[in-house]
Amino acid sequence: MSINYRRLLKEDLDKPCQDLALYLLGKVLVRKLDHNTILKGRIVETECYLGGEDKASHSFNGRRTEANEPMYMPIGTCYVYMTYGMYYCFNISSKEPGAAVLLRALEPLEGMEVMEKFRVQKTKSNNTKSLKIAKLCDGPSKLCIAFDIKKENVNKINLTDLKNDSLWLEDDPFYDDFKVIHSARIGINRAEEWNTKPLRFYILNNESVSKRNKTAERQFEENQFD
DNA sequence: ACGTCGATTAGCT
DNA sequence: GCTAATCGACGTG
Repeated sequence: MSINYRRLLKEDLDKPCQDLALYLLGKVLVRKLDHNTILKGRIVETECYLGGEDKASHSFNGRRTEANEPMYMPIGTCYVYMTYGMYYCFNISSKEPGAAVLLRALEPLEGMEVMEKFRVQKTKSNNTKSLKIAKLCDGPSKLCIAFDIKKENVNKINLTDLKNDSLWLEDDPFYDDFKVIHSARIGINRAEEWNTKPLRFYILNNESVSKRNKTAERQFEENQFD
């Protein structure tokens, strides 16, 4: 059983979107299920959705609907939405109205047997190859599946702040020695020039990152010599 | 390692 | 009616 660190409070998250996305790297997402089952995963990859000019954001051009309302709510509000008809993504609202941070990948820390159970249930064909632990939450919808964020639970999580009793964030003061890669976002099919902006952040050499950007990593290494 | 494709549903992104 | 901030399966090299 791992140590319980300090829970993050609203004041810890009181930052503009890009600062929040960087701050969240290395922090721990904690989920409490029935029977007191605890799941923990370290946040290793985040993305910013800024609203305003950002065409990839659900809140582009100030668009405000019932669905994207959490993006306009106070810092630390959970925004869960369905994508491609069958998957969910989990976001945390940041300081600016209409902006949020998408959690894209976690490094599993606790409750991996349970995460694997949820992941295996979700895959239809009965392939017997077991999932590597590092790959249990290596994508925005995979982490939702592994953390049991699904249709029946979305209403218990969406719109809530992270002070609720089934989902919260913890600090990990001893995990501070890591390098961060800035890269373009993943899976954006519009937003043209915004596709190239470095709005995705991930921990270098972490096996649970969903997709490496080798060009960005090369540029990072070159800048190390400055 | 990398590209392509089909699945599936709510909101209008 | 159409789209989507994805995933896993399958094919190719």
